[in-house]
Amino acid sequence: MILLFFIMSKESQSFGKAEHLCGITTINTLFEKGRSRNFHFLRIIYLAGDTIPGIPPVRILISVPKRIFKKAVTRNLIKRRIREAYRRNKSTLFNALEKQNQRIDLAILWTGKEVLSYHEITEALKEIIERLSQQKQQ
RNA sequence: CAUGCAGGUUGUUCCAUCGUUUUCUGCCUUUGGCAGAGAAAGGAAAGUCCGGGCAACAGAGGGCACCAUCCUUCCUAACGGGAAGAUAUCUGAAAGGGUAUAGCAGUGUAACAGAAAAUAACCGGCAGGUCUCAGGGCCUGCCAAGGGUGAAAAGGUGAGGCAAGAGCUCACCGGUUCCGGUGGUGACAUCGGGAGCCGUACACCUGAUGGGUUGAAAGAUCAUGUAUACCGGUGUUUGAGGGCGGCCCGCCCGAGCCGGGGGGUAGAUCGUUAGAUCCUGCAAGCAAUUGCAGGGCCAGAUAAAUGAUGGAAAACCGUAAAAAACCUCUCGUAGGUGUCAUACGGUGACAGAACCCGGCUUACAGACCUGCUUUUAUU
RNA sequence: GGCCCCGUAGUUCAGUUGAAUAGAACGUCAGAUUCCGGUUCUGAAAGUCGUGGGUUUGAGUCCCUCCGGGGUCA
Repeated sequence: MILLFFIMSKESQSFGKAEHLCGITTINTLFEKGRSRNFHFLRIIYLAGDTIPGIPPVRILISVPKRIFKKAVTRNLIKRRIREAYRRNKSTLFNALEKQNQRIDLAILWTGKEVLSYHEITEALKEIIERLSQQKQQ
């Protein structure tokens, strides 16, 4: 049943509730123990581990700070663009992790000062996913 | 047509691809998944400035504080909100718009300037006395008519009166206040009569009305988990502490309480979307609003969904060249005004539910409707 | 989501029962002292009191609106 779920998730671009990172304890452990890395206008924090049955291989959290964008509308817009870019390009990371039999918790934080278009965010996220999957293979 | 002013309505649509949350039905078969059908942010969801619902806790009672409101009548669950008015004042050419308005019994304050900021004598005017070098000086008293000031100066004008003056007296005018009539539900307006009653502003104050406190992280249920080891202070009828806003009296409970230090949990469900509800019609009312009838069910997320990308349509704005029409003259393949269509480019604002309603305030590209104004200019 | 507090020279603060010149310290600048710098002394500049209205003769102070910053809740 789990295997079937994995096969389906390879093809589909869905992004359901199970792939969101929820709960105060898990988020706290991620921020305490995870390793961070900066990209142009993004900052990621990740924590890898072995596969746990029933939990998908990647769980992510997207955060856009209130200090940079005062208005809720712009924060929502950026979060939606990041989520969309991740949803479209996550399959490579999934495949790489399944080969290694590992899973990862990931937080994507926004550090840029301006609102960027969907295409720019997509390029950046592709680069991040590429690097992460290569690192896992090594 | 243009120009403003007031009030109201609205706040893009469609397609493709890939997705999110949730309700119902069916199937697989149960931590769930799949299929089908349906629903999915605003006029301000914002600020949190008021009011209410709802919930918990508290309520023997009394006094004093404290806070809010303040022209009238009405609307409303309620309001500091709204509607229709009243008076005064500022502003605009006008339609209109802004602001203020409970009471004066008492008390206080009014810098600088000015004689004086309120039981006014500095200059000044007058009377009497006295001295004199005959210009006047000094002393005593009376006087608010004139005086650079100031935000504000002791009602205004005229006459009488007086030593000189003064509401000191009278006439008219303005205001205050009392009595009566008329109109109005009322604020008030208006008419008649009386009282010489006559500075302004603010604050305290006085009066009336309202306010128990805390807010959904309220609160309820279930699950998980644990230890008050030790130290200090204070207390058990000589009464600590508590009775979730302050003080005092009073009443009730009554053996722990406070500080340091230490240990555990930090998950889920309900609350949580059917209501002062929405739409349509009719009726009452100047209006805010209310009543009746019929129909509808309309987001419920929780590290927080309601979308992302691409394309098209209509709308608006700008530019371009050409043409119809009109106007002007130095009548020329001249200049200007300019509607519709075309091409290109641009714009689509303000802004994201977090228990729910009623307002207020603030932000906002535009579009539409109704009523009214007209100084100047055109027809 | 709710509830509170604060915005005054470049910086840290006074001034908050309305009265006109908004003050202090540090810093800055100029001069003196020194061969030069520091220390020290003398002097000066620097504020639309967060924004916009209102009350008042007069507002940093009182009232309202908006803007910015901070705190708190179990």
